[in-house]
Amino acid sequence: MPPADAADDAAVPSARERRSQHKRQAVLDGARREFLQHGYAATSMDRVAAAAGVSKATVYGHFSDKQALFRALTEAMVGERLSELFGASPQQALPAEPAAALRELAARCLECRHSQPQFLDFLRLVIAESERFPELAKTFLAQLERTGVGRVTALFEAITGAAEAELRARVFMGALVHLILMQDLLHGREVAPVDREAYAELLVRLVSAPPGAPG
Amino acid sequence: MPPADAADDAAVPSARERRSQHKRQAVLDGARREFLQHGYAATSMDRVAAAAGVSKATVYGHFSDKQALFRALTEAMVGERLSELFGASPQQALPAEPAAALRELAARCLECRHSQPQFLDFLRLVIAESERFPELAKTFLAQLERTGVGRVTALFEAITGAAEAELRARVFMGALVHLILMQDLLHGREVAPVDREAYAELLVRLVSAPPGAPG
DNA sequence: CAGTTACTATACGGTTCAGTTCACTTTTTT
DNA sequence: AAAAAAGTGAACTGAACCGTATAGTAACTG
Repeated sequence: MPPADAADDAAVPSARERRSQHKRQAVLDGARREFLQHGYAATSMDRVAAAAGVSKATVYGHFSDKQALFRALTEAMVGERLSELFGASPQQALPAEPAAALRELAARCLECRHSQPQFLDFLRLVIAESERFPELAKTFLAQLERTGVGRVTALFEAITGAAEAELRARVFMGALVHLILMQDLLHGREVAPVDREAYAELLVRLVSAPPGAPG
Repeated sequence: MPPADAADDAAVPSARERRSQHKRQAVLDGARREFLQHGYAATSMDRVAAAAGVSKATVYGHFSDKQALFRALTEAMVGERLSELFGASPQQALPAEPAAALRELAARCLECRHSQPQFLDFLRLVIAESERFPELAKTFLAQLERTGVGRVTALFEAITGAAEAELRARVFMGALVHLILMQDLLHGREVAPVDREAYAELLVRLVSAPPGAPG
């Protein structure tokens, strides 16, 4: 094996490489602001460079074109946004008791407009560009399946048994996501405000009902 | 009252006026195709004119600018799309029995990708442009409240009593809209397919449960 | 038929945008 | 100190876009 000649990839960050990566991150940060605010088509590369505090040549030095920048940005964000909302949260774990965990999850989700304001803009971007960038939508959904539906399904298995756990998880998550989508993304609070606590409480109760006969 | 002098608005369509309205409708149809497919920013007025089979001057003769055309188009579509899905459907009314009406409504909603393919593109457009055109989002929601939540609330009042009828209606509609959004708009069928019939059946059962004590 | 109206085709002005080029500076490596 | 890498700023190209204008055509009206 070579000693330390061409192995300049991960071992020693190499002060020059560090600077380069720093600039690259600045570009991504600027792109995030612009893309989240204006969408793909209405975002110009000049404004991305300006928002990043970087020359346009630098932008194109790191990313071949607008699509490549957009893909790199969104791929990185899929993981961040979703794991901060549903994933193994590093700050505070969910309660051990499944029903309490459900309630906590619902509460976190319904106030994501305060705790994760970027998530809403990102969700809008994923939906808006789901035809132009279908692989972004699929990656988003795949990650949502793992970090969201998967975890919640496990909770329902603990509550009502394995039978309909996955479907119940989908109903639960669906009702939550739909509410923040309508209320926070589509300005529904100004049209038909909804009591979020009552909504969450009823949802948890309905979806945790024992698997009795159809009523 | 004047005989038929300046009253050329609705009484006699006035062959010339008919032609003009025909062109206006052609512009709207072309604009619909382009806006639904590419979104607001990525749609050009030249392509709208081409898609409408109309000169660009005609487009600007009927609509002052791009925003006015977009607003006129979307305002018209809010009513069409939603009333065809939830409203007093002229083709076939819902079953009289409330629970059966719920099931029928769920079935219609879950196959809207076949019966109302334009609805999905319209939904994406509303979400995508909810910051640039917030009044479109609000109009959409207001109409959804009337034609959707209102009707379903009445059904739940008949099933479980008036107590939580509105919230139940929101959970019901939310779980439905969320599913078509994820599965049909975000290409979720190719990532994690869901048994729609089982989903609808479980959802109706959960959300129709009697208002017992919390479990 | 003469006048009016709506439309067409085309082109234009001014702006914006994606992406490139180039001369120059700063930082790192050798 | 010399060489190499990365970044800067500004200009530039070619194309697209919005909205307007012009000149001319088809249809309706009195």
